[in-house]
Amino acid sequence: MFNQRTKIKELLQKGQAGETVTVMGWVRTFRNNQFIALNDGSTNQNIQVVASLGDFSDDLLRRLTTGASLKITGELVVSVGKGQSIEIKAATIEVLGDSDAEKYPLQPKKHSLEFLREIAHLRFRTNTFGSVFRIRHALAFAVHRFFNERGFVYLHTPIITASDAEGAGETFRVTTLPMDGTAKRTEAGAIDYSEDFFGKSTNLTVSGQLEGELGAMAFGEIYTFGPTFRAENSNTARHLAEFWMIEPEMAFHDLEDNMNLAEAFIRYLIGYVMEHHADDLVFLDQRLAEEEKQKPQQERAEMGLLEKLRFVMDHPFERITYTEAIQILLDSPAYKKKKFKYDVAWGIDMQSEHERYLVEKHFKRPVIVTNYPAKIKAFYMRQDDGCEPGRETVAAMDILAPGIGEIVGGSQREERLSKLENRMHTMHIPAEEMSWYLDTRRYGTVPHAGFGLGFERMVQFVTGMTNIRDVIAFARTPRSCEF
RNA sequence: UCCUCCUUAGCUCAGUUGGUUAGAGCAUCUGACUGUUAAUCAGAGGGUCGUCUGUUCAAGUCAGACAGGGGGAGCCA
Repeated sequence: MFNQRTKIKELLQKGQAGETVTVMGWVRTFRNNQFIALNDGSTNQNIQVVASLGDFSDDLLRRLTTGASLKITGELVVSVGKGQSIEIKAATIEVLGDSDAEKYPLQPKKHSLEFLREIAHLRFRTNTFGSVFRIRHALAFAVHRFFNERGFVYLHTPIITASDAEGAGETFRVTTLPMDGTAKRTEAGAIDYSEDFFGKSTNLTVSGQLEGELGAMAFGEIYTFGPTFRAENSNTARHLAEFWMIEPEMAFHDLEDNMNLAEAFIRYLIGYVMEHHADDLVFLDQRLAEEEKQKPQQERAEMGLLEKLRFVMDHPFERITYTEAIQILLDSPAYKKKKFKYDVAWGIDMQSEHERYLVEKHFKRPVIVTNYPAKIKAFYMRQDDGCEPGRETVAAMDILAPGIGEIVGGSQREERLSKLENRMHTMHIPAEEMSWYLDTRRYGTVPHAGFGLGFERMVQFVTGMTNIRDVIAFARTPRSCEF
């Protein structure tokens, strides 16, 4: 009966001296041949188990090594020592699994995040990754709660798709055709995908948005939350080849409704974690503060983690148009002193140095930039009416967060069939393959909007982890697919 | 993909103008101690210096290629 165990988190919150309890977990340290710091993953806090001198054999005590798993039964008592209020006086100790201390890679000492990345299968057992992944879980749960409270339908859009129409990036091909060059060819010499599993060329999804729109045209409000794949050769601390994305899509919403929802959503997620995982946030706040101390003064973040999260909770995001953003950059001391590597002019796709300037230097808070030039945005974004010729814009919005960059990208969608078809034509999007998408505009089209939020970037923002590989359990990046 | 830095013990790092037997802290092991908090004290074991090629009487040290990693950029979420 393993289920008789009490979780350590519960024990530390509600445990009363005098109770007999059973705990199970992994040894973090074993001090002085008497004191076991036991952790079961329910919290970063360990329970101290006292193996009183003489109560246990030397053979058993020798097996209480870092990383070993134990089942312990004993009485909860008020601690004589200073570090904890209660502890367990062990009556029985059973070693469930030994751990050779000479080989076990996690030592009772500080490890670098780079080293822990190499042993990602064991890093959950550290305080940092314990906190990060409990918070990741809480954020995922809060995503569903937020949308469920608002009547959104969770739509599972496909992982394997045939369309690459969005042009969101390079795709991973899905095929069962032989890779040895014997696949049948068409007369033109191209690989004949009619012979493939699905009878056509298919790939892993880069976005569930288009399918999401189909759902919104019936349920009103839907959201997707699933894995997304990009075969981009991106080697940065902000990109993964496999990541999770949340994409709500709402009928009867315009750009402003969209922004309001996105902002409320982000605040809700942060609030949920602050309420339910305060202890993990405090730990990560201290961890980040330690890390910041190692950096030169100039590179240090202006706010600590908790300070930043509280600030975001208390202050509305800044909202500016793309045109205003460009003007701010042109007027900035940085521009006048030629500090930017890339030039600024209306029509450019803003570089990360420009976005960082707006967010981290000028406004010092999250910024929503709207109404981008049509030329640099996707075909499905709604064309703004009454634009000056040559300055056509679309109802797009990006939310830029300090330290992360773009955390949300969204838009009001083009619901007018002829305008959408014209745009697809000029952008060379094959309308005939997208007939199913255009049907939503043919039959009962409505103004609608939606956005995508990169889940890992949100986890980064809330945990303060600077490398995206440290907020997903097993990162997939170019030339790296371990575990 | 580009720029840049790095790769020496299980981990984090020193290693002088190229020169004999490559060091430290932590971890591990052994012993001591026994209310400890990443315990403490004493001792011990542990390294083909990322790989290959070259320069040289001599390479951890110099050069090149490759591999892996960090930071930045591009692309983006």
